[in-house]
Amino acid sequence: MSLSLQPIKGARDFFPEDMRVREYIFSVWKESCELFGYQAYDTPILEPTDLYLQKGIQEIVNEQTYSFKDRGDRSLTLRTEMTPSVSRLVAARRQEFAYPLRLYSIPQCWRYERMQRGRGREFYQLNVDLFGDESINAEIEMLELADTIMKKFKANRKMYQFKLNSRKLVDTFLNEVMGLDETQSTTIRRLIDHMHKMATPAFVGQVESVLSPSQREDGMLDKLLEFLRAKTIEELPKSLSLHPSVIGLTDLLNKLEELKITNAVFDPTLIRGFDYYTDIAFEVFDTNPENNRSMFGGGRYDGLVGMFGVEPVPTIGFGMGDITLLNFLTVHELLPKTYSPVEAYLMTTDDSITDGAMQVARELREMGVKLAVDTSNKKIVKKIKNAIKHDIRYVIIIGQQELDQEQYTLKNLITGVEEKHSIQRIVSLVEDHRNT
RNA sequence: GCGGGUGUAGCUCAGUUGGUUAGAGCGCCUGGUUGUGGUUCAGGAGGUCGUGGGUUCAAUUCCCAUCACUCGCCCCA
Repeated sequence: MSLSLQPIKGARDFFPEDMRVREYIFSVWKESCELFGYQAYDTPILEPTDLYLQKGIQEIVNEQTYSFKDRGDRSLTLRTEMTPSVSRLVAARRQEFAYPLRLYSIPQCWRYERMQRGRGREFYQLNVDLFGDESINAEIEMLELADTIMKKFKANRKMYQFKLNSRKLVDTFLNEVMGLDETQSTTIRRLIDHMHKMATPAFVGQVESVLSPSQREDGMLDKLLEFLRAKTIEELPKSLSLHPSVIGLTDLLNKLEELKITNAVFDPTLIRGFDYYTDIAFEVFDTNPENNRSMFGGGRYDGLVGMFGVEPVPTIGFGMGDITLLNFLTVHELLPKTYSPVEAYLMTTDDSITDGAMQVARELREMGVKLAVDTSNKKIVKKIKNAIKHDIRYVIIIGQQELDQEQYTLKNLITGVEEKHSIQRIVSLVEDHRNT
């Protein structure tokens, strides 16, 4: 039996051309984060399984993680997300760090789950977190950064939309207005999270089955439906209008308006799966009908750092996966044509001049030109074709004539222009095309 | 965990209402005379038709099983 040519299910091999796309995405992420003052960090890809069993994180460890015992019989899990790890990082230096603390990372994460569009078992996810700022400025910074990233990917506002909600608002409504107990509100929250995937009668039926007879008689179902139908803050029940979460949301939406982030809306049905969110949660949706789905999101989770036994730190953050982003960029045709990081392909006309050509190659490299050489005895045609296959922009052809004159043939494979130049001149021409 | 789809050359797929040497396009290799591309022309290599079993004189084509891939549901950043 021969070995499989495919990587394990749900994981990807990155060929050079895939790697270039990945590098492009990573570089936009990195640039954007650093532009906002965020610093990179990393943590091990393997974590003690306990980290994901903490309450508040509530990962379904058995079904959605790659967990196993190591040789020391310790239960380990491939990280499924970065939030618990970064929380530990901060807790470890809770006292020493200077706040607000801005951190980002691009970890590879693993989740053992069924395959479907936009979701694999292995993925990279930009994680951005801001620690130690409990003001609304933190929310604004998050959204502005997320928006900047989308802009850098050349997306326009028609292509995506921010949806905002407050976990605190939802909980206040469920507990205080509707009078639900803990169990009821957890179940209802789950239902709300899925209401867009089920028919209204089904949703209504399930909600009713959770409500007690007296709650049903008091018309709580209708109150809930009315709450969920609110398209703006103003449509929320009057009794809530002075609640801090509503004031916060209003503030936030107004600021976004001022910043010309016009594609942000309030959505009381936005929940997000993780239970650790404590207030504002947001999600970014692709507006394209073919790919109309949540692309990424985040929110405020003020409690996680505190789980490591230190004083809690107010935190807000978001995560952005590479697979959904790639879908987005593909559907909207935003992916740029990429070229090899190799800048030039140097070739000889026959092997008698290999030594001389290699000397030229060394000089070019010393001056910083990223150079691949081909001194094989293949025909020139073949060598040029190979350069094209590698998506390399320049070809440098060296024969006896070139060596004698110390003028080397430089051909731009994109424009077709071919001229003879000195080494010095070749270097500067190549440099002109860097970062374009 | 549930349901649908697909598995034929490197890739995308056609095809055989069961019957001798299984097809196309693209890609790949060679050549069109001696230092040049993405055009064109002529040749060529490459497939146990996912795997195992059954029915049959005969199966890649029918039946069963199995595996793999894929999409959706469940779940979820």
